[in-house]
Amino acid sequence: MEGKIALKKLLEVQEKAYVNDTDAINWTEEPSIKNTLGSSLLSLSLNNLEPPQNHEQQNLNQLGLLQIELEEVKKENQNLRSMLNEISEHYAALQNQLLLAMQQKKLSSSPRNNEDMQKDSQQNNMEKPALPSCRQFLNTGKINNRVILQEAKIVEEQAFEASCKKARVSVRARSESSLMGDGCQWRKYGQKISKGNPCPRAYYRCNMGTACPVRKQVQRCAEDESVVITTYEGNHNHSLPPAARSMACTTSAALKMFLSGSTTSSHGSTYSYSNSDLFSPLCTSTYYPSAAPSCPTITLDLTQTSKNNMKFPSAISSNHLQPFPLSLHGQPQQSEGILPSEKNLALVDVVSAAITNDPSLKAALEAAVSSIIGDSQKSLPTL
DNA sequence: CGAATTTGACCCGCGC
DNA sequence: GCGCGGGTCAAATTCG
Repeated sequence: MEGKIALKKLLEVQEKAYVNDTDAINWTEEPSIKNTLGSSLLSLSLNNLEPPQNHEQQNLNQLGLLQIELEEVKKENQNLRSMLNEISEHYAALQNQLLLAMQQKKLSSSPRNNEDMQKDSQQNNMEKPALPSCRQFLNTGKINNRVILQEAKIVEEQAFEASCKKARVSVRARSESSLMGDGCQWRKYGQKISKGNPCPRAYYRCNMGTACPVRKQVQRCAEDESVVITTYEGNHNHSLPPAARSMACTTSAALKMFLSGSTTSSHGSTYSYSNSDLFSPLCTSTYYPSAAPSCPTITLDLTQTSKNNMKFPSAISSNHLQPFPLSLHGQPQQSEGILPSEKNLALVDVVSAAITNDPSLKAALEAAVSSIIGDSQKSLPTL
């Protein structure tokens, strides 16, 4: 028992180090671990009725095991950190490409006609030196791109902040428990039986911060009662624990991608957007009719994994527009969908590529796993 | 006894 | 204008 507590403590510290992105902890000098280890070993020896000469041997064995375990956790921690850095870099690069493409698209579809554009370019040519050097050309291109990127980012952030106040993120997951373990403290303030679903819908309010505006609705799916639909609304106005942060990160990223896509391609009650494939193969992003039709809702479907037994996505639907489909290696490519050869890729490659290419998918998986594992194993390290 | 949950009443927006 | 349905409030109840 005490040994378990010691191990739990180790994992907590490891998680803390991982989340805070601090430098590697000197494990042997961590006083809380030392104390817990010491007390657990002492407790083990006190509770044991075997002769004293075996106690030391057992303690040494125990210590050795713990040290080995510690090294493994440490290695895993380092691997995860480097993986996270890599993923973040890929994500930033992809986001830049997407923003650039969006900006270009916006410019090309601006009300100004081609004549004006030609006039402008002629004027620019008159003002500029006739034949700029290659370096000059590259530099101006760089500057223009930077300015475009900054403008696009500002526009996107403003739109995101405005839309976030109303937009919702819905997570569908298979769970025995009606509550997803998302790490936040929620206070139930209502329950209703909605039309078309015999299962009641529960309303929760975030109870962690003072007057935190975040709310969530939890309801079991009418078609499949093993599926829990959790809908989040609003942004937290306080710091979050690691477990909650992963979910918040997921929903925020999903929303951001959704909003950036939906601004260009939403029509009627059906939302089709360019980034649906970012969540595949394990998550689909679909529009489900919600109680408030004016509020855009994105749904992360985490039930596909178990439903399809991790087969290659049926999730990539032809209903979803995919102007910038991602290849499995994270490079944008022009294609009409998934090529047949890609379908033949090994499942492991597909899954690992998807996880590598998309940090939000990683976070979504993390949240889904933690919800499945539940409270009983909260001491496990995060993905 | 305080905190959390339940539950019926009420409010409000939307469609007809 | 009216009814319907989703969302919220707050008193009552339950739980630790």
